[in-house]
Amino acid sequence: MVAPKSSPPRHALETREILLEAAGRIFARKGFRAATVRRITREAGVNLAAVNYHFHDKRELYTSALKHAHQAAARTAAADVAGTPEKRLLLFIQGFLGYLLDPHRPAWQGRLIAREIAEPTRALDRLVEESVLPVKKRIAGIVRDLLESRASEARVRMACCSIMGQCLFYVHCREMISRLFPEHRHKPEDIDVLAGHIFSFSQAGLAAMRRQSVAGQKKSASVRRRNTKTKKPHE
Amino acid sequence: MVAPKSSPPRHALETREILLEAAGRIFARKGFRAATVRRITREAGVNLAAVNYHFHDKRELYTSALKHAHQAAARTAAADVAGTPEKRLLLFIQGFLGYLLDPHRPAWQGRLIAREIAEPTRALDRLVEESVLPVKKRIAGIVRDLLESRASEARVRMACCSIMGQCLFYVHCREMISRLFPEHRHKPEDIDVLAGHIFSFSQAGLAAMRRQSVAGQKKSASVRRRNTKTKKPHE
DNA sequence: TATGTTTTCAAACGTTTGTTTGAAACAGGC
DNA sequence: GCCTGTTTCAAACAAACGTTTGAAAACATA
Repeated sequence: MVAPKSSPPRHALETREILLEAAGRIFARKGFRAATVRRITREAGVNLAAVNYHFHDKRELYTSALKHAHQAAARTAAADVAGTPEKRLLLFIQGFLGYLLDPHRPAWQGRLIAREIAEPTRALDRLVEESVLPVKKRIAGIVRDLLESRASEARVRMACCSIMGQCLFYVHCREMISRLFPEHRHKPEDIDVLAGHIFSFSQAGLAAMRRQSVAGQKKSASVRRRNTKTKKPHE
Repeated sequence: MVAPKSSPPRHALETREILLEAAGRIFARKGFRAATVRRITREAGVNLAAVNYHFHDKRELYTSALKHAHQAAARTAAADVAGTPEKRLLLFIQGFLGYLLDPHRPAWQGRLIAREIAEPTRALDRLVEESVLPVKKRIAGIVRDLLESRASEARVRMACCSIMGQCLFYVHCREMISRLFPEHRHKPEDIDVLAGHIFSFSQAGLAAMRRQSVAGQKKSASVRRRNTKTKKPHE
């Protein structure tokens, strides 16, 4: 019942981290509800009561594992803010996809986060605020640069969703993909091919939006007045 | 224990369908594990044991609700195979997005299917075979037409994933989207705007792939011989 | 009305769940 | 050695779960 107070000995730290690792792995595979603390502790090789000693309860074990995962993931995802917008877009997609799919890293980290996004618990708010919001700001900045600031916030939003949606599809729908396309595999070299595809696909999509935006401005300057609405800075 | 044999009276049919409706709603909201039969029967206004009378157990209630949902959804999704590929792509995206998001239909149907895709149970195989595979064949045909048969199967697959990924993003990540973009709403008219965006974005992406394919063929005709591999009919 | 079948119902069943408990094992300072 | 605080452990707890049961109710066909 008593929480660890001062500097805990080495053993305590070990079981705590072993528990976090196993918990993340199993929560990612089964979800919060279907994962049992008995299964987690058995797989971690620690006693059942360790969950309630090191964390208060199952819920806090989950939120800790989630935090652990997205901190570890954030550490690897470097944010390159230099270079042309095209280069930054490619780097973003490569990093985002790798962070979600790269089997070199513990695969459960990206899956755990993706699962929390698809099936939110109370922990989603903190996850969004600490981890997703910076990513969104980064991709929104790149998109804004590529659209040359001509587009409304709504169009920037839709473009961001198109890019992130293409990446997250491979995580959320992985089981369906393996049934629809049995030949599809998630090898590291395939991730690069995938990132290259999503990059050029999105680059072309953004270029089309830019052209549309220019054409729309020309048209609306004389005829419509609704476009002034789409230009609101924070719509 | 005895299953209903001959034509069941009116009341029986009613409770069965009421149960299916409530089950679909709650399974879609909570997932298979977190949804309890007590909650479902309470919300349906029927007795607890009705689940085991009309369906054998919770699992079959789930698979029945899933089947019920994607049959109802498939009925509304008409397959237009006429017109130009561009027209068919727009119709596909509008239909797919509406089928997933349109709040005029019971919203839980699309969500239940999306959830099963993201977090599969044993029922996924039948769902894929009966419901997703036809959709995949349809979009793959459209993509093939738009790429003018120049691209390998791997490129067709990636293009399909890009299009479906953009659509499914709004279902799987709806909770995150509402936190990232508080101004985003799912009104019926917004779905049309969204479909229009995904259409032109994808159209441009496909056009770029077509150009790449042409450029790649020119280059590879003299240098590489690996492209003959990517042309296999069923790779 | 009488009879056989189908459907509902309250109650209980056996598991599994997350959580708690109190004692044992371990560590470091004296 | 002893003492103090920390960590582990086997065992048990209460609550919630899916499922079963046997009788009552509703219904259909005579």
